Amino acid sequence: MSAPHYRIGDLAAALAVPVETIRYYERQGLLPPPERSAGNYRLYSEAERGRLEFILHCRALDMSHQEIRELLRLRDTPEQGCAEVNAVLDAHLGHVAERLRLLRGLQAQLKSLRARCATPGAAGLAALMYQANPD
Amino acid sequence: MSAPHYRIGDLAAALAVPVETIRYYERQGLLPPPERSAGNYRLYSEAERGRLEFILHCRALDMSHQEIRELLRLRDTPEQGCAEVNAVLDAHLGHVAERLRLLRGLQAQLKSLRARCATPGAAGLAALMYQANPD
DNA sequence: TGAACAGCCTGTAGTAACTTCAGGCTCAAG
DNA sequence: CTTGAGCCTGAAGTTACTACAGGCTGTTCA
Repeated sequence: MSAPHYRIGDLAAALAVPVETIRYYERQGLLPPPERSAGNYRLYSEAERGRLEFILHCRALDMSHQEIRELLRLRDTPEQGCAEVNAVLDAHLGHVAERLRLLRGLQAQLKSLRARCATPGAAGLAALMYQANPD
Repeated sequence: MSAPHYRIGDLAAALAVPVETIRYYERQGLLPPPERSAGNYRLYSEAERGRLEFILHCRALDMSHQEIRELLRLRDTPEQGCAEVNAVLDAHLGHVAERLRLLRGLQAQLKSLRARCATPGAAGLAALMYQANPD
């Protein structure tokens, strides 16, 4: 029961990610260099598939490669408990919350500009031009 | 009452933006090439200051350079009414709303992972590794 | 068997919106 | 007159990819 060997296109299709992205992750050191076939094709097994799936989950959570690298390091040393993982997650939650806060503010500003410009006159751009920046 | 002439550092300080960003906007065509002093220093007047302020307001609203270019074009042709401006703003509001939606989803996922990992055992990473991607 | 064609390979450049750096000129103050 | 801040240009770095260009590999169908 040795692992089956996917080619890069199979893996890409299985996880719905572009082939180029897999090669890119390898160049970035997120994925290790895989085995090669006689014809120099990359060959992947379940271990790599699992690792890529992990990376993709992290990316779906909008984590940076740096954050993912930290989590991968912890994943590679199973004796680690939850504390460090939670530290990374907490930091990331902070980023997301901050970004949400900013975006909500921007949305409110845009809507107010939009409303101002909805009047038949042409005063909209003037409002956009001269409105004070409320940062 | 001819316009006073700022140097790039004065303008940067006045609007709290890095000097390099001003030069970058010029290279990108968002700002026109300004006058130059005998010693080849950039010299700005009120018109450029106003234009830069406008650009910065747009950036504070998280607009792309392309969107700003459209608004600048409309700003340069004052006979234009609100309709086109509103089209740009509406499109931008759409982008912001979509981004907000995604981020809220991510936040919820992160919080659930965080909660799972808060138990004393070391099951947190496993949860992160194997959780289905709910896209 | 052999030609076509999908799929894979490497390496390079492009994307957005800047930031940083290297190496050199200008100008005001002491 | 020398020091130093501020300015100049042009190039490279950042993040996370995406998109070529040019050339192998491997399968399939006539």
